[in-house]
Amino acid sequence: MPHDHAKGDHSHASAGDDCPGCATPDLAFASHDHAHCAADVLARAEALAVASGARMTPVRRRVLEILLESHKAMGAYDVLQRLAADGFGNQPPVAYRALEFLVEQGFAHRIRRLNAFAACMHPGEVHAPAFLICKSCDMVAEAPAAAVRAALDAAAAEVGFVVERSNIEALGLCPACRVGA
Amino acid sequence: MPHDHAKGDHSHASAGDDCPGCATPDLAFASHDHAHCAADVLARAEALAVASGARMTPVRRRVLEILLESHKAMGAYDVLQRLAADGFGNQPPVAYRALEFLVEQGFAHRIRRLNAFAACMHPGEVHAPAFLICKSCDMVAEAPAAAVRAALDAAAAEVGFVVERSNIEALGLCPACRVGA
DNA sequence: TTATCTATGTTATATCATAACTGGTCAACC
DNA sequence: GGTTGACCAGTTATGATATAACATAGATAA
Ligand SMILES: [Zn+2]
Ligand SMILES: [Zn+2]
Ligand SMILES: [Zn+2]
Ligand SMILES: [Zn+2]
Repeated sequence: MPHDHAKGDHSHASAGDDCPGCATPDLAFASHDHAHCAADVLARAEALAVASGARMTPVRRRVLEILLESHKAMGAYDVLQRLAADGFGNQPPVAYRALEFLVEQGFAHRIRRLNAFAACMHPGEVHAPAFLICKSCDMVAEAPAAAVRAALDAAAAEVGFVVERSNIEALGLCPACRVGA
Repeated sequence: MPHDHAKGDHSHASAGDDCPGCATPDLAFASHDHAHCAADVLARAEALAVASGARMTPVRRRVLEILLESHKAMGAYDVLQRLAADGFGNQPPVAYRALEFLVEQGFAHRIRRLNAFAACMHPGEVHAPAFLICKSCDMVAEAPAAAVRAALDAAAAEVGFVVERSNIEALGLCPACRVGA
């Protein structure tokens, strides 16, 4: 069981955090202390927002918290429902705007295959993520995809195309589900 | 000007076609005889359908023809409008079903970033395409992405994830637009 | 303070996609 | 020939996702 330290085991809510388990790419699929995982990412995002001057307002923070509740992607309307229950506005733009902000800041990612959004597990780190979407448990992990992105850039360069943004998404079975079924 | 032979230059509507220019990956972005390009792909798709027993009905054929009119991706409703103008049904399922068929047969691809569909330029060939979407001219090219897919599989395997299907899409500038702007 | 900018909330609408049922065609089978 | 069953296209209706446009409130800054 990797990375199963309890909540109080060690506390690090700063941006300089470097607990080995926290950055493990397969953390999403592995059994782990997700409360810690989420709190850590949230704290890092907050710190980054402060540093960059981006305004982490209550709605925006709440949306990020909601996304961080699990390693699954959520549709905007699901997020909206949660927001409404918390007393925030209950019209689509409320959710879409907060999500847009988070994506712009690099605190969340849009998963186009699912028309959904997931919290970024590596805020602040340069990363061209590939998303691994388990079709069985719906969990989404960010795989380090520098090599993938490099291959894509190369394939594009081959025909003179310059890549600006990319979506790399894979649907399949995560380790846990592969064993189970 | 690569691949600019006129329509009558040489005729090859068979599946065994191997005109060098026809399979060039960057054909979409290069100046080329698109009538030939489209006719060739259509003929190859037809042949494959016959071979596999898939039924290329009038609506389905027409949808493929429509997609083949340019190297851009089209939304289902755009396709539908064209179908209706041709006397086919004008309700969404008509377009969506034909598009679904074409995607299943490998005669078209779904571009998730655009919520749109594009004709496959390499029907019958095994290919895990990466889509290069020019944000300036809206053209979409299929880049050979075996290496990209391999890198993705490797990144996934690293965490024990097995990839079944993938979307690899890049937004950027095509060679022509990069020069212009 | 007053101006200005930004964020949130609201109404309304646009855009994308599918469920469920109806009828038509065609070939296999008796 | 008539019946059956498979498949396709057409329709109605609705669901799901996303944004435009405007109104209000809060923060920032002169
Ligand atoms: Zn976690
Ligand atoms: Zn990320
Ligand atoms: Zn062409
Ligand atoms: Zn293709």
